[in-house]
Amino acid sequence: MTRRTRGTSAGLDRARIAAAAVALVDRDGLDRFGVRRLADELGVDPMSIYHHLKGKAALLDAISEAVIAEMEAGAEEAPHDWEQVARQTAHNYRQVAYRHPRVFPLLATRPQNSPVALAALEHLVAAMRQAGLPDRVAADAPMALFGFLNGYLLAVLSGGPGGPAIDATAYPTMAALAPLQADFGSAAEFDRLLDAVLSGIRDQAARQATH
Amino acid sequence: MTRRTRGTSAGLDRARIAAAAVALVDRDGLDRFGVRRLADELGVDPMSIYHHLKGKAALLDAISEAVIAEMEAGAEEAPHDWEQVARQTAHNYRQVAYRHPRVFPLLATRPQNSPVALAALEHLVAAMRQAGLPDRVAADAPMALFGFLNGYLLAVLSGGPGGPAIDATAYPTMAALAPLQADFGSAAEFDRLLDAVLSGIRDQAARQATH
DNA sequence: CAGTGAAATCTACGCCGTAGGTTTAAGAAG
DNA sequence: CTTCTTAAACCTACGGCGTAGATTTCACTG
Repeated sequence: MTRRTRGTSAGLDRARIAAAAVALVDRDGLDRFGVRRLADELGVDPMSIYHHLKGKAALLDAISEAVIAEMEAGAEEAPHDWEQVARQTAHNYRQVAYRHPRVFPLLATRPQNSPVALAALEHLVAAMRQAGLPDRVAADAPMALFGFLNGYLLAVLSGGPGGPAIDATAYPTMAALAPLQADFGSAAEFDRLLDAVLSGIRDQAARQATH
Repeated sequence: MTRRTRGTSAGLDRARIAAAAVALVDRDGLDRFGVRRLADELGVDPMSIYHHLKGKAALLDAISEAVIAEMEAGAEEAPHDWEQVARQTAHNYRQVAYRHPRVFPLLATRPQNSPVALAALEHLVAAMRQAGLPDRVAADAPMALFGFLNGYLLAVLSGGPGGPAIDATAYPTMAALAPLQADFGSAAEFDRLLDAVLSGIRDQAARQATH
């Protein structure tokens, strides 16, 4: 199990590397992730990776893309109600996030240009348009929805249950409401907040339809 | 301008270090930020910094805290309408984000436990409660609002105008709506999306009040 | 004027990303 | 069957990083 010989194939390719990278980040976290550790995991020289992905940034893109691609599996086909589409997409996204909590900051931080991501957006926006929502609203909705999803999931996944219990005398209202945050990160909380965002979008549609 | 002598004070303290760090990230970006570069900037040995902030993580916390603290300046006093409070807070937050676009990922990524951040939340939640909103809604609102703010601003600030114009044949609806995204990142867009989120919260309040 | 403690520097270690060069094996051309 | 080409992998080396630990110096305090 020492070293590989020089000219022999190690069976590396983008997909295999990305999969190993995702597993590594899942296990050790983003901070500890690096080209050398990944190479170790693959039983390969660090520089070999550079023949398939040039640079660490490309590696991070590949990780993000691979994780996003997992959404495809759970994608139901052709429900025409735009709210159903939005809810479905949101839940798929949340599930992926919970499956890879330590990868998620990458998703929220880096622009998503992969086909899978764009297809999801296209699907959502198409459903909204077909439902007769104003173009302005359909155009805005993805930013509103994924803005919320990214920010919320970031907070839930990175924050854990939260820091050191809030100071009741300095922040009385927050302290009083603390018990209500017992379900922090739960599916129920997610559904409530998602409902709020979606009804906000519905509202905009109603308001802009009258003019 | 060579080296300092060993025992003499360099006038370092948390605040001075944090200020220099913010300036450095503003200038060079998060990737290029590091203890050694910061020390150079301060005309000081790298290890000197460790007497005031132990470790790079603490340094990043200090940066985040210092930037958040800028919100205080713009905080208007005691408007009692919760929506005004929410809007005011959101706009202050946005302005800070635009003033320090390269720092912002830190704000969105790290838990905010600083007094300034907690005070802003307390202020908002108190206004909602005083307006008679259900506790459930008041407790949920910060997550909904700041989730959206973090995710949206992250996308706007990191993404720039966006990648390489979308493929019109693969994603026809997105392409059709592209012209409407001309104001990407504008104050107008921000106001529209913020309106949506706030009316979503209002909606939840109405729905839960009737029970 | 000795003693103490804090603030700063110095040294050194192990790790990182990656540029550039070298080796090998496999497939194409003759 | 030989030679050429090429791609995949490895090796070496460099500069930079975060930080543990030891050391120096100054400002106070008694």
